[in-house]
Amino acid sequence: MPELPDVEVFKKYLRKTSLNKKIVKTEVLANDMLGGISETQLKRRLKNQSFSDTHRVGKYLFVKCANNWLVLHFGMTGFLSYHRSPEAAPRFTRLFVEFDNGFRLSYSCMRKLGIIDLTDDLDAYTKKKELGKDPLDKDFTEGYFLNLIKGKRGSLKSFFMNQKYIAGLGNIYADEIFFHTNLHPKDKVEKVSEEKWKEVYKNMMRILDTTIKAKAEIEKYPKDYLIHYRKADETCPKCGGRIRQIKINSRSTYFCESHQGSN
DNA sequence: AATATTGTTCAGCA
DNA sequence: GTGCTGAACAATAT
Repeated sequence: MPELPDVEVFKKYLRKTSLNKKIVKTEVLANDMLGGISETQLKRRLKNQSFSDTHRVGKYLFVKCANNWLVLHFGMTGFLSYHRSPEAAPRFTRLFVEFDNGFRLSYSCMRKLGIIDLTDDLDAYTKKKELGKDPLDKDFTEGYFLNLIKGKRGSLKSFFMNQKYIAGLGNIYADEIFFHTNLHPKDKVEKVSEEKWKEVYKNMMRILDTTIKAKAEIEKYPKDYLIHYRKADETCPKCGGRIRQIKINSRSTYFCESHQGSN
């Protein structure tokens, strides 16, 4: 479920398993997932190098390799696996690198909606992708957030889903924020009070912190999280109201019709 | 068999 | 220029 917390967990996993090991082999198993880079270029840049650092902006994971960054985006179904035998590779592995200890780091992505790419300029890359600031960036302060909202219009949901404003939130976590802040996802950005925005900021930060600490494992999330109730006609764990499903920007959106207002 | 699915991008329209 | 909608991408699960 690769939104910000998931990718943050992938990043930590990669750091723990795959840094500073010599890469002896690279295979791309889905050429159509490559961004601007060719398969031969990618292989050449990784060969005999090792991963030395990681960075994450929103849902993008960057892995430093000599003077380049391997770029991984996970689409809706991507994840990483570090494993010993080739047989242990996940289904739908689209890329793997093999280290000199015989282990492999595999990138699996069932629906091939992710991206495999390479860049030598991280800032230029995020700029080209029009990524806004990541909420875990130290500069993403309450003041920065309040300023970001100024002049914006449209529904809360659209605003939070737009990666050029806030990088990393997606369908699931946007809904979760509204659920805990008692806001209707269709409420207009320009109609929310400053007090309420401060509450949104605090909830956003708390939800990201909580879910990352839970290693983005949904079963470990608090019982009163909406994510456990993403089905129409469920009962709200906070107030006993009814969970409703609607479409916003053609994405399924869940909310409690009683404590999140009726818009 | 029809419908749904965590993301991104783009065309068309208001 | 801004914002909304639906479609497309691909491969499953229910």
